[in-house]
Amino acid sequence: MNEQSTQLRFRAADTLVSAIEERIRNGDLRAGDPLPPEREIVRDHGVSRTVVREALRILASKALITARPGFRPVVARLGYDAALDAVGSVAAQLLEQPDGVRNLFDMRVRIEASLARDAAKSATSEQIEEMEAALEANRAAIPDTKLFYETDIAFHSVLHTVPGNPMLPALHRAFTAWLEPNWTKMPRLPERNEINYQAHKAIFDAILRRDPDKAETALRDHLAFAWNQVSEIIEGAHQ
Amino acid sequence: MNEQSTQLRFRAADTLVSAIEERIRNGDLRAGDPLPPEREIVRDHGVSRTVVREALRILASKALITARPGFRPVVARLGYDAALDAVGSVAAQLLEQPDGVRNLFDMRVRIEASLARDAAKSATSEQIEEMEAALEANRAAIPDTKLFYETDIAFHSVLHTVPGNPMLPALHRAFTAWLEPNWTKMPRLPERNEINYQAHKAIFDAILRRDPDKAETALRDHLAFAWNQVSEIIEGAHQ
DNA sequence: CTTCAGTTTTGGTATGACAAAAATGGTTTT
DNA sequence: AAAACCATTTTTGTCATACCAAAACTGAAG
Repeated sequence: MNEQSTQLRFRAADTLVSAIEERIRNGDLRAGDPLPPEREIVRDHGVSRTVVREALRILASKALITARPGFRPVVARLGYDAALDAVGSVAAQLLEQPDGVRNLFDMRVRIEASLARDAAKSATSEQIEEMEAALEANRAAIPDTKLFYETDIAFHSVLHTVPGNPMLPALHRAFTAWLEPNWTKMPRLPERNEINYQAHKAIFDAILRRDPDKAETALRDHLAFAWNQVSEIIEGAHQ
Repeated sequence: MNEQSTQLRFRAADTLVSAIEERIRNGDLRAGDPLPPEREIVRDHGVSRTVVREALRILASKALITARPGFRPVVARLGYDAALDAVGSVAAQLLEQPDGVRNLFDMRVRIEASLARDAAKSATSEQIEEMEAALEANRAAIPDTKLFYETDIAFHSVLHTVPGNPMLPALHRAFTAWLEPNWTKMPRLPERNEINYQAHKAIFDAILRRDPDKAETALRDHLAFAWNQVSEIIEGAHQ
């Protein structure tokens, strides 16, 4: 019963990972199901618990299972948010590279520019109402810096719902989470809030007027302005 | 020396992961360096080897270290490609969700549309020459289906180099890798290659003429056409 | 039916062991 | 002296066993 065929080409944990991945993919284990106890996996696969635990850690960091310490791991309901969460730590490293933040921000601008276009072209009246509400909330929050930040994000997030691609809201959440440390370093005064609100309003107006070019331009200007403010702060991020 | 403070809020492996992440981030461990032997980590952190091994597996699947079986793990040179590699397995799962491929393709269209715009607005003459060369290679490959696929990708990849954001080429490689299984299922005949080449040419011409709108439109048309072909195939992807 | 104490299970960790491969260092050969 | 070779020491991959504490389960009591 003791194989002990150590040190071959593959790691036992990796093959176990594949086995469990397969069981998840073919529906043998469905989202929400708890995995079998570690000792049972040990019996079923003829490996040691060490190997099982390593496999579980790998599956967890792949976001295929969620494993709270002390609890039975469960098959994760794999959504775009969970996926992006799993990437979080890698993203954090990347952002510390030279120009990491700038590059990520550039990606964000590209996405949102296309969203502004889309919104101007094809937002439903319902979506436009949502945007209007978000905009109004944003206006009301001008004096309250913290609240303004939140309504700011909320306004942008409405844009991400327009095309109906669920990746977009998830990506937006991820972007804001990753960029948040840099953003909050920025001094945010009511005057600046006013400027940003006006920018939001300009974007909204262009969308309302169904002018894609104007919408995109307004959004790019808005983000460029924001970037200028943030980039000054980031200069201090050299070791 | 035996702590055995089992079952608290944290997993020892996770805190070890953080500790090593920190040593990597602050430069104590630099890219290419081998990690200390497991036993040394055991001594230094006062944990068991079980914990150390779990931590190493986690770090590996986060792409912070590369760990070939049997060899000492080394600190990974973290680039955008490696990062996206780490996401690969998660992405694969996501693509199996309903509309996963469509959603990812939509993201790609958004990015590339903005790239076509950028290229038309600000591609250097050198970059335009590169595009022209890629286009010519693409034309020459029309009869050779396999080669056409490669030159097709190469043409698009030139677009991704224009803004100078290193995330873009990496993302393009990731996209093509993720979408490749679906793409290659498509029957690719020389006639279709001809159509696609003409589409590439239209994009290039618009860029040459410095017409961002036309460039974006041409690119969107091109990708929409490609999507139509692929989407028929994907219908069969129900269980 | 709910509540709560008692029991069993299970996860988290430690320790010790061993085979096989890798790293090391010295020695011989070219 | 450089290259090839071999013996020794590390080191990794894996297994087995053990223990604690928290979770899950069980059944009696209210």
